[in-house]
Amino acid sequence: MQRTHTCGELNAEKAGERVVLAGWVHHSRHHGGVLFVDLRDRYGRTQVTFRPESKQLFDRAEKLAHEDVIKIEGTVTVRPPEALNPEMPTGDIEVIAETLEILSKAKTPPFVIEDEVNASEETRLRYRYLDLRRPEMRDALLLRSRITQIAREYLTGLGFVDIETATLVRSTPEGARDFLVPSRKHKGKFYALPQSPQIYKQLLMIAGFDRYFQFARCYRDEDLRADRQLEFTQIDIEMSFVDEEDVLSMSEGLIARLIGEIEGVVLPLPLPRISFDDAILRYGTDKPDLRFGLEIADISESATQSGFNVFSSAVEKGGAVRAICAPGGATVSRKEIDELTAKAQKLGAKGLAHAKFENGELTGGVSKFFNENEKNSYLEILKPDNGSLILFVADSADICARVLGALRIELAKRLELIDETKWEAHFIVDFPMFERDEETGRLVARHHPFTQPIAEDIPLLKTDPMAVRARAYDLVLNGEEIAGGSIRTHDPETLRKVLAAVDLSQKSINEKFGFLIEALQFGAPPHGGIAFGYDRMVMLLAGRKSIRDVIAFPKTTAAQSLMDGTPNEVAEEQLAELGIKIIEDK
RNA sequence: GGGGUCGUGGUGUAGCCUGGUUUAACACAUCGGCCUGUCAAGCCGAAGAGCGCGGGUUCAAAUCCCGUCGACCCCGCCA
Repeated sequence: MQRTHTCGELNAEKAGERVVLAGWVHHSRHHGGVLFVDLRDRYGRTQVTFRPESKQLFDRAEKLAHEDVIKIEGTVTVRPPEALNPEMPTGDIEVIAETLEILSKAKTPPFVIEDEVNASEETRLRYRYLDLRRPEMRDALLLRSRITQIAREYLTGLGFVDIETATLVRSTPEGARDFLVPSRKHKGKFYALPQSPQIYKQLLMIAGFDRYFQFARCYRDEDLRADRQLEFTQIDIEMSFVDEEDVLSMSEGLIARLIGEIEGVVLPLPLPRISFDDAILRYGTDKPDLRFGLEIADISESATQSGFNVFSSAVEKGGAVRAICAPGGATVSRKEIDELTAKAQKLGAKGLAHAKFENGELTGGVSKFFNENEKNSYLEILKPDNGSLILFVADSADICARVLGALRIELAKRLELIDETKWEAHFIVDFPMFERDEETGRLVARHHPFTQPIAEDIPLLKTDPMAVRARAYDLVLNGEEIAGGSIRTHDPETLRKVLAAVDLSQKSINEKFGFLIEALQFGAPPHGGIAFGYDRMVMLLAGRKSIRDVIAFPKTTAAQSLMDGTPNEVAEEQLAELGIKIIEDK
């Protein structure tokens, strides 16, 4: 080894030892007669001191610049009492340098390697390898590695087998856009990168592996967000001879273990379960953040006789009137209410009604339209505290949910109702099996078509598919969906029925999923599983706002890598070999 | 596909709304000098951008308008 110690491990106990350290020049402080260099590596920082006794050594040390990579040999020395630095783990000592070797000169970096971000994300992404030197970024990746290790230990401890599945797979029409990989040997044909190893893990159950997991890289060619990248990692898990209880208890055990070990917080188990319908009604979303209240209340019934036309007519048309009541919100200004209204309208509401509850009565906003009866009834349902702001949406049930769900989060942020130190996890269960694709009007599987419908709903597949519930579940942590899964259909006939319900002909079923249906006929155990959105989970545990911060080399929201210029054009010969011709945009 | 915020020395920002005394300011980094106990060292000094790119309006554009490119946030999309 070129070094005897890292830059994070020396302390007063090592005083007097001769050591060799190597690392990056973090800072240097020149005092004329004495020169301090903070040497940095991924373990920490150590102060290296150059003294003027050796003129030649000192002269060379003077020329060191930020981020030069050097190796020094020297003696660990306890610092003079007035020079101790209690802020640093190595602050009791310094290494008095005797030799200096410059292993690599560094150009002046485009930004200073400090925790305080003083560069735009654009610049940081352009020089990602420099950004990753920053302790904050380094720690995020170290944490990610630790979480991987804990999850692996947990799962292998429960008898799960780690199996890698193919990443050049068959393209299927369902779901997200596929990334395609052209085949050289079969011109005109393509592999797809997996959106998830879903079918493969089911085949592994049929193969008898019983308990499988994999840290699986998944690829979806869709638009990016703070919590979405083109490629991301799932902890993919599947189990045989299980029902919901087995999968959910394994899952909550994993998340509780992680939060326990990483955050030192005990997550009480079992986790609460909320039905999909209930979540939509009370929180306007299927991934509610329950670190705060602000529950949505349905006041449709009392609004039928409303003196406010907008309310009564919404209910008449088959819609709903719902409200949230924000304690302390009466201080919200006119301008802020206008902003909330704009947000509501962007999400599809025609408007946003409000009122305040002060000194025992509803005042302001639309309250003047309400008759006594409805006022009393609203107060009974909403039970507002003095000084509350009440926001009403009267529209279709869907829009009420979507708008109030968004406003609920917005209000919680504005009124600072979210306790950032809290960890709140729960399951959402009883999902509907299908939903309507709004563009095509087609029925599509909400989770995926391999999900088993609840047994008693199977007869409805033909008659009323929208009423069919699925044996699916999501795990929500602090308002982020971090895992989702289901009990799968292991009976080929039921799978055919589900596929038929999503408008697939027998011919295309055979063509696209024939191999799976065939496999199910060779003795398929009942099975189910779940997949954790690993990047999101790490993001939450690292306290970050974007998964880019926990991925070493992420893409921008325009799906590019600023560092290496991905994606890039390729040579004509490469295309020719693959039988591909580029059609230029007009 | 749509909406929004932003783009000014190497880096981060101010200036832009209300065009012209701005020779484009400040901080960090860089370079030079002083300094033997600092740790975001300090002090003195210097160099460094013509304002993402293209077009337009105007006597005059970093400032106003249009287009375009890029970063970020959101809606759609993400079984």
